Amino acid sequence: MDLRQLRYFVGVARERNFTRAAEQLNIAQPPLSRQIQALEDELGVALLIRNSRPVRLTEAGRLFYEQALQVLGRVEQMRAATRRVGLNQNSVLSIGFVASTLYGGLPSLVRKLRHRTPDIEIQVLEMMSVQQIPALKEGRIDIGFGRLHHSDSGVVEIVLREERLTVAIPKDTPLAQDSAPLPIGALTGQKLIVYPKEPRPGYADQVLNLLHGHDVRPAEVQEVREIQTALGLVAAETGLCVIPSSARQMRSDVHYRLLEGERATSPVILYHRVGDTSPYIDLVKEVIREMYAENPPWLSAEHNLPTRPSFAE
Amino acid sequence: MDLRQLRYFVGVARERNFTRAAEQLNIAQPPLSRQIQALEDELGVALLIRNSRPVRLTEAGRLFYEQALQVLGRVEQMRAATRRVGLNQNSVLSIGFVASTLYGGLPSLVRKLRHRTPDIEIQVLEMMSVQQIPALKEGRIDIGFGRLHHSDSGVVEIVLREERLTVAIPKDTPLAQDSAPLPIGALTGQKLIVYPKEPRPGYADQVLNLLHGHDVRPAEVQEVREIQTALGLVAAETGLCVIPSSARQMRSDVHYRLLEGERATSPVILYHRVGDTSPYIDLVKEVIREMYAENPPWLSAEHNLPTRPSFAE
DNA sequence: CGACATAATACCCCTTGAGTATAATTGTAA
DNA sequence: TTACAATTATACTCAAGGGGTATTATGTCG
Repeated sequence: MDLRQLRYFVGVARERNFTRAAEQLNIAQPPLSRQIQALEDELGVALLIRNSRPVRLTEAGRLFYEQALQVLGRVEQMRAATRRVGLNQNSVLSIGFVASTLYGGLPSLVRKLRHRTPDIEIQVLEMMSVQQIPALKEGRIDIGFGRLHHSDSGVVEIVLREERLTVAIPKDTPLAQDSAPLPIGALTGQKLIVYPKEPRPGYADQVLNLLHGHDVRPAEVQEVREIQTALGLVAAETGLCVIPSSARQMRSDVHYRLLEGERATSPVILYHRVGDTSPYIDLVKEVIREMYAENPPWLSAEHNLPTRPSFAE
Repeated sequence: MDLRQLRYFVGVARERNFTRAAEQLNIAQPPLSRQIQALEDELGVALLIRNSRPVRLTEAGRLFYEQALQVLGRVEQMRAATRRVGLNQNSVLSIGFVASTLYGGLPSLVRKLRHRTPDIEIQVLEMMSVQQIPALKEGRIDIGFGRLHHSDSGVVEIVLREERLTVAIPKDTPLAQDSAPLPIGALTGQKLIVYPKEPRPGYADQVLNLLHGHDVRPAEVQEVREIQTALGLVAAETGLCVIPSSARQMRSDVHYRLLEGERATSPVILYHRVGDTSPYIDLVKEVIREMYAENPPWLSAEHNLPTRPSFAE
């Protein structure tokens, strides 16, 4: 498959007519027909219904059309962004983040950064905490927002906040009768669902370690790939799940209770390379400091321990 | 630009070595060098620093590398999804939505649909309300979630809920002293920011019409492209902005007050083609009915009029 | 500085995309 | 139903360009 084939197919799908599409694409009609055939051959799927005038799209073709439009748009953006960066010699700030920070301050941070530094290109990449460390060292990202402590001497970590943990409980079960914080001990003998299954060690192990440290043994532990699935299983009464408090808003058909206990928190951590002299690292810290001073909703005392980033004193 | 060039570049960027990359790509080293040169020529930007061993990426190259990875991944997904749909003869449910529904029930709806119908492919496309009507008629989408009433006889509309409107007010201004609902009349003589600038008519006109209907004349109206910008300007004390209540959570550094008044609401509307016999239309309604019965947080009485979708009685 | 690793260049081949002419198919109107 | 207009597929040819081999140029490290 080839971008040319995508462009050709989009032309035909839009015009619903090979001849006119060929004119717009500045080629003759036969090569256009052949390219579309080649595309269909490669996919092993018919995209167009030709024994009909005007030509119609199959279900697969309809799907392929919308996606092709998106891919072509993406390629255009990529070309433009690369030109901008290359020609103006301005630089790129690449930020890795774990999904859960999307429910906290990340979107707002990125918006503020873009606003404050129109001269640099900001790129955000979703990746798990453990993947962020090698990504930083290889230069694939410059800043990371994750949830795991690490021990790599090449990467600095700064704990931004300690978010309290919450237990998701199926409605209409005994534990869901109360809304008060739940002692960790109450999880003994319960079925537990943890995520993510990969990569390990990850947030799942943080939770399991916390329980182990309190001598709590769940009856059964089921691992799933992502939080959505985990909460789905909770709703289906398959078990309980421990989540960062900010993830409460993801589902409303389960019951939530804060987890009560010494270290029943999950940190949000900023990573960057040691000795990274880029002024943007400081800018990021500066903006974070401002944001924390505004006391945003995701920093509510109810769902966070009263700590502040070390640089925000 | 060509997918092959992207694959080649990704190979080189990953290996940081032309020779090894060429081996992995199953071609000889010289053609690889040439393709990368062609790519750089077309972009007019150097992606690699060659007078260094191992080869390093330029800033532009670093950006291009991450984006190329994403594009290639996207293409792979597209190929797989198209094959699935084409070979299994199963169909595609294509859903258009306005951005604001992302803060309501849309993510949950899509998740539930995917779960309930693993046999169909669900595609979601962000598009403005007015674009959804032609998209429905052309078959580009099957279901739309928008905020505007329309008068096209080929498209059915079902009002799902009437969301109350909220005024975003700069902090530390007189109107921000109180948190009680604000009468529409209070907007007289205020500077107003509306969005989106395009396409018209749109949500901006809904707001302006509402004010006009109450004989309220703002001092000045500034149009911006999207809500993020609008709220940014509010925070910068440029004026006030009327938003659907669910959008409150987007920014915490402005003050919010509900708008009080007869028709101070914005509907969330489900569109579909008249006479669409697909069973999935009914399934969507069924799932929506269930979701509304669960009383999710975005349906709180505070931010919605006490209406229910006509099919959910 | 010299040996080695590695990228660029020169040159050739042949795959493959594009053009022209024409056949086949579909839709429509008499 | 048939004939015609519109439109897509096929056959054949040409040539651009992607890829291979041999060789040169450049950078790295002992």
